[in-house]
Amino acid sequence: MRLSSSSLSSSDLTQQPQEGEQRCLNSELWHACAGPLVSLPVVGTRVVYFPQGHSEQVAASTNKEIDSHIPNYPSLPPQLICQLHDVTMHADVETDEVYAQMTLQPLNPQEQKDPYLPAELGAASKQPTNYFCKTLTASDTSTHGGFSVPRRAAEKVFPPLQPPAQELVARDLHGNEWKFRHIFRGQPKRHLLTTGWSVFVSAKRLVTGDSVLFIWNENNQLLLGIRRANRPQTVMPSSVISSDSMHIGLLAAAAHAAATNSRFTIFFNPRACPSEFVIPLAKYIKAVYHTRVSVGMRFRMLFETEESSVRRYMGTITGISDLNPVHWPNSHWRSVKVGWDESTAAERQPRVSLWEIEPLTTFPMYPSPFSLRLKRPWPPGLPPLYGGNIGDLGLNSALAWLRDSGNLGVQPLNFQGIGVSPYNQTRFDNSFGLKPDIYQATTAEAIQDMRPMELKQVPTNLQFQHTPTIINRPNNLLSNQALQHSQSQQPFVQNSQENQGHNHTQSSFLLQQLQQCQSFGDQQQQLKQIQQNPQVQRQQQQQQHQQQQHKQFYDQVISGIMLGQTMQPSVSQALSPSLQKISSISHPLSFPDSNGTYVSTPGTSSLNGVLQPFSYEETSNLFSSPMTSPLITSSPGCLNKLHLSHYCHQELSVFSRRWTSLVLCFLIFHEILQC
Amino acid sequence: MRLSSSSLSSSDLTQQPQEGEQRCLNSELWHACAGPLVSLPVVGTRVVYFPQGHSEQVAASTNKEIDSHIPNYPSLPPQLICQLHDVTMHADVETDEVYAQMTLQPLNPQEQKDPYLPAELGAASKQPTNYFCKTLTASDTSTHGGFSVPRRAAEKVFPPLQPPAQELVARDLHGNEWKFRHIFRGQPKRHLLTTGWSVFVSAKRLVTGDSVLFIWNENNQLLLGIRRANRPQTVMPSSVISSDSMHIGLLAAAAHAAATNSRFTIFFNPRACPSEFVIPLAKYIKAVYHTRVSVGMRFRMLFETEESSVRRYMGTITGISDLNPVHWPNSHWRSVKVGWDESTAAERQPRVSLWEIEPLTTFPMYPSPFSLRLKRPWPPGLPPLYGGNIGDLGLNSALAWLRDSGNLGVQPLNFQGIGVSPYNQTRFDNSFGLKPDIYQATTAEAIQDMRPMELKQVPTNLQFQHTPTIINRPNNLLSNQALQHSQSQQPFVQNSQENQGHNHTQSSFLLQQLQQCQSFGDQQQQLKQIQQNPQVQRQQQQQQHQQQQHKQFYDQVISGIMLGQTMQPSVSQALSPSLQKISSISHPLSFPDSNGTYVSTPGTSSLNGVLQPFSYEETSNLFSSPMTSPLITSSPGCLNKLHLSHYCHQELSVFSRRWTSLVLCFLIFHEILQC
DNA sequence: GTGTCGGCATTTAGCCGACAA
DNA sequence: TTGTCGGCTAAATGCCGACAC
Repeated sequence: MRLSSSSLSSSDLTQQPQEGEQRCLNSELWHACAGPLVSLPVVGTRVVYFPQGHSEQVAASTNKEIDSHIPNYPSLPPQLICQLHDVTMHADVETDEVYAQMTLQPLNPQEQKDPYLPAELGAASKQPTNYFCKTLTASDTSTHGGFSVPRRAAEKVFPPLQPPAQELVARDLHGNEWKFRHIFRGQPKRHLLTTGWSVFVSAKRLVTGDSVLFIWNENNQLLLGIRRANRPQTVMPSSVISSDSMHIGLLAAAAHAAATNSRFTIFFNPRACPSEFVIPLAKYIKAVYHTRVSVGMRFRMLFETEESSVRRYMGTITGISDLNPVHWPNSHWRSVKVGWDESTAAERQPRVSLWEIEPLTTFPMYPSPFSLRLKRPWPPGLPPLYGGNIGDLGLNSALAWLRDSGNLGVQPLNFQGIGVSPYNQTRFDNSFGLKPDIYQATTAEAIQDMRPMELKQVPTNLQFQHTPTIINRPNNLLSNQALQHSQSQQPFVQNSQENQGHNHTQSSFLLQQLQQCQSFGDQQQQLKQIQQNPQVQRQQQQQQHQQQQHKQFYDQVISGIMLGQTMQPSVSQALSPSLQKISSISHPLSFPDSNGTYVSTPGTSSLNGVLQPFSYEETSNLFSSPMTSPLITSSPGCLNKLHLSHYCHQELSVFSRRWTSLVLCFLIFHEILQC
Repeated sequence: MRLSSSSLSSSDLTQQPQEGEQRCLNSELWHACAGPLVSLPVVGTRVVYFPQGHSEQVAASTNKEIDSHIPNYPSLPPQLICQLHDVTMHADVETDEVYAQMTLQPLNPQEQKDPYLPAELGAASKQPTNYFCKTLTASDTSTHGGFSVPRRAAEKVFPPLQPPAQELVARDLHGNEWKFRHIFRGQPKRHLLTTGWSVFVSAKRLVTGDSVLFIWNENNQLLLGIRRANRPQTVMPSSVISSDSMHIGLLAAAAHAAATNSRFTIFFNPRACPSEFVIPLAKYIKAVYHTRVSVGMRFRMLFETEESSVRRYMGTITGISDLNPVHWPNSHWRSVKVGWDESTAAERQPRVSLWEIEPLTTFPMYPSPFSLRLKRPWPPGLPPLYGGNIGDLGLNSALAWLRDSGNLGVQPLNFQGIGVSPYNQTRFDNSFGLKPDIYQATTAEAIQDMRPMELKQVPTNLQFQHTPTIINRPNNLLSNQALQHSQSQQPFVQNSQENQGHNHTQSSFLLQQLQQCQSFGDQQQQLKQIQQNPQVQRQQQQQQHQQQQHKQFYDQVISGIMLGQTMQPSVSQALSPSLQKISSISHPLSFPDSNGTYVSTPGTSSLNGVLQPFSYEETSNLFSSPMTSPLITSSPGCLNKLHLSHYCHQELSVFSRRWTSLVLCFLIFHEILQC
């Protein structure tokens, strides 16, 4: 991996930059400027290149979406598995904007199957340890004074100050030296950079809101980088070729490289690019083939905060489909449609890729015949929500919504400790003040009110795009304790056989559940026995198509409900009469505001004859007895306690919506069981 | 034609910028900033688009030549005839760099043949009339003072100053207002811009050497533009896609548009682009099909000076061939190889396109048997150099060199009046003080010294690439008077028959001369009679191959001599012994400097056994009597009179070289006649 | 006619602690 | 702990004519 700054120096012109100490030195700085979430793949490893993602970068940089008819490149698949021959880090001479140049070479199928190199499995974070990053205040950028250094930062990163003052020399990405007078003065005393600071500010054209970062590296050198605030848009005017030609250019270049197995060069601009589009092959394989996701699943995703630290946002998978079925069928790029929990989600992409997200459970929240078990009382002496049968996956996942909502109100909002395994945090936390039996009673009541459903019509041209495969991750939502319990108390096979008597579909549901659970050691053997049974295999084959149809259909229904989308009449007619009746209730999508008043959300007003999420009130009205919302009644104290009223108000809105969806899903689950 | 500045304003985002008064207003400014030679084709007309030229713009902007293997686009011809649907003028927000966006649509063959629209024939110059442009001095850009306005410029462009001072308000390309205090003070008095000037300088980041221009338009508005000096290179770092992808992108975009006859968009950046690559169809047709060029022909070409005015540089066509025979066979883009007269030609392209140049004569300077006529005395009573036979084309063209050299010393250097037909300026101007009889005597002496030549060996694989076609331009180098004279005094056919007795080759030379002259009404009939004679036709066919070989060979020899290139021994051996002897004289290429001393030009030192141009002195030594250089002896007064010593020194150098070449060409012409 | 400079007035930059959030 | 401000001094900006090329 080489580093050079985009300049007229001989290093760029001769294609053979001088190698030296500066390489490693500035690699830290580059990564610090690029941000905590940016990681470059390792030279020599295999990567997956997504032309779509590259195109997004162009669109973001030129501020122009593809509008003209882009030619088709039949030889260009939506993702290219490539050998990464070279990565060089660069910084724009004018703006200090960091970017990376990568040389890729598409691999033939044989090379793609080669075993992993050790380097391909490890992905070390390149973020420097001894650094600080401060967003510039008005005082920092004014000509009136210098730069106020946060005390901890100065003590951690700057060499100890010998009074009264010392000179600091810091190098930027291009190797330029900047000198600052460092003094500790004032009443109370504080660290300041005075002489030299304004020269730096004007030279780099820094404004209030931009960030500077200082690194103290292992060689006792001081490095200095900048990270500009997200300006409205850095219009790359190009003035050389049109954005259309750029889009075509990257596609044609990749297509040509793919056709000839020759190298091609791309630029990755981490600050301008919505998502990384060169992904380590190992990461891609793991996300696409070794992680199971499906509609309704909860996930977290990392984002960079304005203070250039990291926080997680949570959301729900609402669909899995091609982003662009015409040009890029069967692409994994942004194949996951998501809904974000917070209403500030407008800034965030409505679609993500599998490798970007971190599923909260490896099991999909999916209708399961075992949801019926909810009618039975919770086994005593065990954590209530985990004490049920392991087959109650759908319910567990569904209830995880509520639990996560509560967690958001209790835990600090900014995620702390990136390295902590997220799976440890999904364990049930009862501290948020809800009594599990309230859930129990409510859901039980809800289900008792359900009527059988006749499935009339199901779309037939649907297929699953993601073949479920084995989950090889040791950590899981379920603790070992709960796992052992479920194994001993509720053997799967019995249950399966019970249900097979009623309906073939249910037995195949069982098989699917077992496949999901086969990573749990003991059950793998049982599964194999079942699979080796010729009769079971035949059944499996015969009914697989029908299952998938049902599954896909309900995926769509549920995701539509959760997103507040309108439901087509043709879909609505496929529901049972009772669901049809419910879905025909027309109303505005309304949320309680912080005063408890229901406010209508613009743009989601009622449409006759379509199914939309119910307001909290309406949801209550669906049931015979008035419904009590445990979270709403118990939340005010929580809100006050945490001083997070605005945030929690948003959470309440989400909760209301989620609650509505949850009830509706239960209705559907119940009907599935009845048919 | 629309105008908008690249900004985040809605005009750019909505693709539908507001139309208004500003359009026309800033169109002037745009053209002033773009430079006097830049003209945009008219919307609605047909144009020719050259992907190669577009690629050159990318290469110049990214500072990277195409290095990787670019895929072939068989469907993309080297030039696309397109309908120009839209032209919008833009200016980079950051740098004020002007560029134009054009929407093109390739035309089908039928549309290409449609008759011209009136708009396609006129090409109005858009340069504003009331403007001035000044290159900034150190004082102008320093913070110590303001801007010193040249007096004439201030009086022409600024509103009359009401003492003691006034405020000027000028708008730039983006519509921003800039206010300056305009004062007339100092001893002696001068116009100055004081308050407000330094703000402008720092905002636009102007440095010494950049230019500012003020326009006073018809609406009594003051416009203000900048033209930056040619920085070492404005590295367009891209950081979004690689330059390779850009190259591929423009090719693929054009190929796709050509294949589907759909629109595509290009950017034209006049300050970064080596040559315009969207040419009005009429201009292209005229240059390619209605103008005759061949090797040895002299031409002029316009260039922009550093003071942003225009001057002509002169050169000689030294070859006509494909710039890139592999990727772009049969392309007219830079198909003309040229040698520039001045030693500063390193900056200028060694290849130009037909529509960029202005041939000094529509006849090629080519060896002709009629050069023998030089031995006869000039016909009395007519302009001496034009009084000879019309067949003396080679000599006429050759002497035109000297005439043009003289003209450059006499005429103002800055070309004035772009719209004036250049052909009117090529008429002989005897005012530069040379006596024609000096030429007469000298050349006669030179030719008397010649000996017969035996042609030994001639390359056989050469062909002419440009079929000569009829010249349909009424103006010509020869005045009607001279033309009539030559027709009456010296009928061609007689001469032709005389020479045919000696050598078949000469008769075919005659035929060729006649073909060149067939546009001269009366002779066309004679020509047809000859061509219809079966015997002549047979001779013509049999000897065509040999003719072409000879022609091509001498083309190469002459162009090599004129360019000062080294001659391969194999070529040298094909010459006659006398020419071999001359060519074996080894010497440094030396030019007289302004003091009359001969200075050696670096990089052109002598090589044994190769033919190089002779110094002025050596040229004299070739002849029995000492030679007198009329231009050098007469030039000092001319130089002082015009205060153009540096420029004229260069011209003198060129003259010396040209003179040498001329004498050598005469030697060769003579030998051709003898063999 | 105009580029550069010395002289001088004015503005700005920039260092300091006070003070409050 | 740190962002902003008033006070103060140093440095620059910037207007002027002188002078020379």
